[in-house]
Amino acid sequence: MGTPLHRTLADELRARIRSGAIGIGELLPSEAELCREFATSRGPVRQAMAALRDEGLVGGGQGRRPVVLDAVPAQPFESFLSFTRRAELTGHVPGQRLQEIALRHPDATVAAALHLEPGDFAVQLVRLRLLDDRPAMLERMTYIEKVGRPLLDADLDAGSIYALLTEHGVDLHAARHTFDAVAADQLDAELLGVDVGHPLLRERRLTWNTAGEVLEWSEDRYRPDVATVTITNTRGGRGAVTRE
Amino acid sequence: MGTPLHRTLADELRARIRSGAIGIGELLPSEAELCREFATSRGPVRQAMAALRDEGLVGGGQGRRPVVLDAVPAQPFESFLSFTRRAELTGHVPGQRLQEIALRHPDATVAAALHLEPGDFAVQLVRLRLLDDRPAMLERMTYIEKVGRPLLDADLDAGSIYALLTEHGVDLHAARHTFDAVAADQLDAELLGVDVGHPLLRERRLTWNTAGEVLEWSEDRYRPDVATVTITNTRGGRGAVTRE
DNA sequence: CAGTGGTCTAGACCACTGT
DNA sequence: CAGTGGTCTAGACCACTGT
Repeated sequence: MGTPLHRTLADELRARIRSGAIGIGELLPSEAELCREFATSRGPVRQAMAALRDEGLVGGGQGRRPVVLDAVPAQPFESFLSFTRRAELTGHVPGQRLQEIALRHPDATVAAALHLEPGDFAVQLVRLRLLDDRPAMLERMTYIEKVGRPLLDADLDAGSIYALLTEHGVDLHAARHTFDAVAADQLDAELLGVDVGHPLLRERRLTWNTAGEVLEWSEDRYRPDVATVTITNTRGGRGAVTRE
Repeated sequence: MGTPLHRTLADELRARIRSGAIGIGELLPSEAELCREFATSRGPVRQAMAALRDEGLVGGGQGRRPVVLDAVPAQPFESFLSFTRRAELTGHVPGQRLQEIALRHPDATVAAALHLEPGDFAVQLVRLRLLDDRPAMLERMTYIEKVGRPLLDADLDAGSIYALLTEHGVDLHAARHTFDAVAADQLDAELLGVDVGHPLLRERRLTWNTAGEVLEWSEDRYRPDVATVTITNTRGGRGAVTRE
């Protein structure tokens, strides 16, 4: 069927907003006008408008014409998942040093988190992440085999795994992040350049696709004087996340 | 018109998921079945299901029956701000022991965060928060005077400050949360029941109103074996936060 | 008041999933 | 194959907004 009409409509309206053809504070066409302009019924028009409202581009409400609030859509999901992207957004230079990548049977805890059967393989890797050449975070990641396979051949010192997986068509749809604090272990201390026992911010993450299939389990440990996690949330909108 | 049908439907399905009537991993009724059960057309059913998918409660896709992914309800903003609300949502009993409340001139760092003029007063309080009667978090909060005044007369051992302020008509619109790890200081150690130097999860929070006026600065320290912070975000939806 | 978005009905065809 | 969700049409009534 090709591209759905509601997506075409949303793309067209986003383009008008981004190009400034409709400026911030100006009114968008009403739903009825859009129906006439694109010779369609209200369904696709409302679906497109809902997407723009969700992105925070458009405001308004019952009885009121929709107003352009902003020209740049938030990309909260991408920036939440990708260390590389967050660093770039905050003006820092990201870096990484792969410590290890392996295809193996993960231990019982990880296997349970990923809903693996006994005997299933997974791809596990340990990478040190840098900000402006300073050790900032140590990541221990596990991917289910079919997702992680391409990583075995990739140059993981080159860039973002999130970007790499997205290019491979992997559907990363949602993630649950749990934050707490831990004492640095021997490996943490060595690679992050702190004493054993030093407090570290720990983020454990479970990522799954649209169908609810778990794809990734990750444990990241941040050196708190170099990197923190910041979340901005509003009553109406979605959260946006950066790390500095 | 009262409550819209699609909202009633979403609430009903959320209740079935939360109560465990439909467990995690189990299938929800198909859209057609829901139409028959509630004697409605597909519009409201699809709208309700879209809300649940957006909240990350439900997965599935074209051709597949919808699956329950999670039982945690999504009240992102409220649950992000209120320890009390988060505890209730996760089935724990929240508690608190006020240590101190004062009207004073805050130190320079806090004054700067709140955009106070020299000589301005603020209301500061220190409270120990409990989960199921165990020390879980120590909060150090500072409110601008006009917001904090009502707290001086309130029973702060009774419940949620967030709820109390909301009842007073305070417009808590957005917040920025920064997470890192710190070593427990003398007061942390004493009240949370850990050794000095023990790793604690620290959350610093700045809250402002719709007009952009800063209302609150807070620093919370979590005992990591009792309480963690969990954030669930989806590509389409807003984040939802719980603490356990 | 006319115009607007919010909600809902009752259909239809399609691509995708699992058996 | 039957069942499923994704998409779309063409109507309708309502509450709300601004003039």
